[in-house]
Amino acid sequence: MKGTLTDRQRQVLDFIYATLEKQGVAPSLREIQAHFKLASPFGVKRHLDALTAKGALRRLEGKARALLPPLPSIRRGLMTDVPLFGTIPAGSPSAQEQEPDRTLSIDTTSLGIHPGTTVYALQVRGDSMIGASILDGDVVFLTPRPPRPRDIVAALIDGESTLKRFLHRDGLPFLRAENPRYPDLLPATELVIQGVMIGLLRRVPQ
Amino acid sequence: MKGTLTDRQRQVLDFIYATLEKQGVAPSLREIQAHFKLASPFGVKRHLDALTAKGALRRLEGKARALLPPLPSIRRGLMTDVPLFGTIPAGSPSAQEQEPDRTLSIDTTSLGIHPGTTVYALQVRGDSMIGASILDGDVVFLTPRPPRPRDIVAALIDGESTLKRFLHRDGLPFLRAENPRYPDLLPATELVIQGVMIGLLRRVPQ
DNA sequence: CCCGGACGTGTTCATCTGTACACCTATGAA
DNA sequence: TTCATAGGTGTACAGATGAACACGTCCGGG
Repeated sequence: MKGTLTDRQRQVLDFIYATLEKQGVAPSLREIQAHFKLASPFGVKRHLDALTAKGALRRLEGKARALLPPLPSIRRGLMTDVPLFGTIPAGSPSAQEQEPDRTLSIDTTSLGIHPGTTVYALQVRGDSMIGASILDGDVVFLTPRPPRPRDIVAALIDGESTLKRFLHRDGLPFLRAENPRYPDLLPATELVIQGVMIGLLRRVPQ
Repeated sequence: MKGTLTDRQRQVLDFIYATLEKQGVAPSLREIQAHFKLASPFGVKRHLDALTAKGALRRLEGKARALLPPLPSIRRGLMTDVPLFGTIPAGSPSAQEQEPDRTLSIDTTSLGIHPGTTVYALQVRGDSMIGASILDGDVVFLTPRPPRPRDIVAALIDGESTLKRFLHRDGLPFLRAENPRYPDLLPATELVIQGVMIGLLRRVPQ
């Protein structure tokens, strides 16, 4: 089988990629050996041979530390790097952070934006937008632009940040949660829209 | 000076990054030596020493091919390319296509997978999974692996493809929509799981 | 003129690293 | 039982690789 790795093979593969991500260089056979407390580098070699045969890994023969992901065959579109800021409560509002936790990369076509568009991402906490199919833990993509009614926005309302639907009533803007258990938010002093939601990314825990 | 590289040093640095991009692994001293037609690896070493001293390069001492960009400011993670196939009905099942419509690129960390993992994407049609916060038009990421109970799966049931939750009853697997208006699906002849959902991407129409 | 920095040559050495072989254990299918 | 597969041990070897030293050239500044 091509796609079916054994438990041990998956552990080895995970370690290789973890090392690649963490220190930028693939581990040598003996580093893998040490990590799994094996007594011989040969055991490692056979795992690598198996992984290569199954197409889960690519090697540059004879070269040191030349363990790579298998060849991406398709041409990649234009990419954008989206800074992911901490969490934004979809429940009650809270203060906004400044430093991105990490960066997320995705091609512009899939996000439905033009290259150069400013995009940032926030992770949702709480269930107040569940009626819009936005769950706790989801990452929402936002772009700073003036909101239109019914847009979902990240708003700074009275100094606190929150994710809600942007609506008008009697000519006045207000924010509504997509969950009947949360009340409408009427800005007491000011309503600053930080961004309009343009997309969403969800990871299902494995 | 820290930031001012000599011509030669810049050439070496460019070659290192070019090699990194092209084959995924940094060159060894002797590969650099060969590229510049030098007669000794020692000349290369002094260039690397100079580059390191000037902060233009980072090395993991003693390790082979451990030439890295200086402490990454916004280092893009490892990318994966996901083929996006046509639509999959979350309502009634339909036949499965073969050719990908387009390819979607995203970094592996954000998807929560390791590079090399087989992933494909399908676009959802219908509202039968709305209880799992999956909407019409959403793109779901799937990986082929044996499903566990309560996984959301793309299944080939009696020759038709559909997205449903995978469950067991009396030891027998069956599929359930996350929408009370749809009945459970009990496989008449065979139940082939094409993939398990690992993530979701939504584009909000602008 | 002398000096230091950048750059290059030949050579040697100690590790690092991948590869190979012979042999062992456990498990599951035929 | 036999066989294949996955996984492991211990040892050995060869080539890849980084590091080091002594000795050059060229060039610009004091």
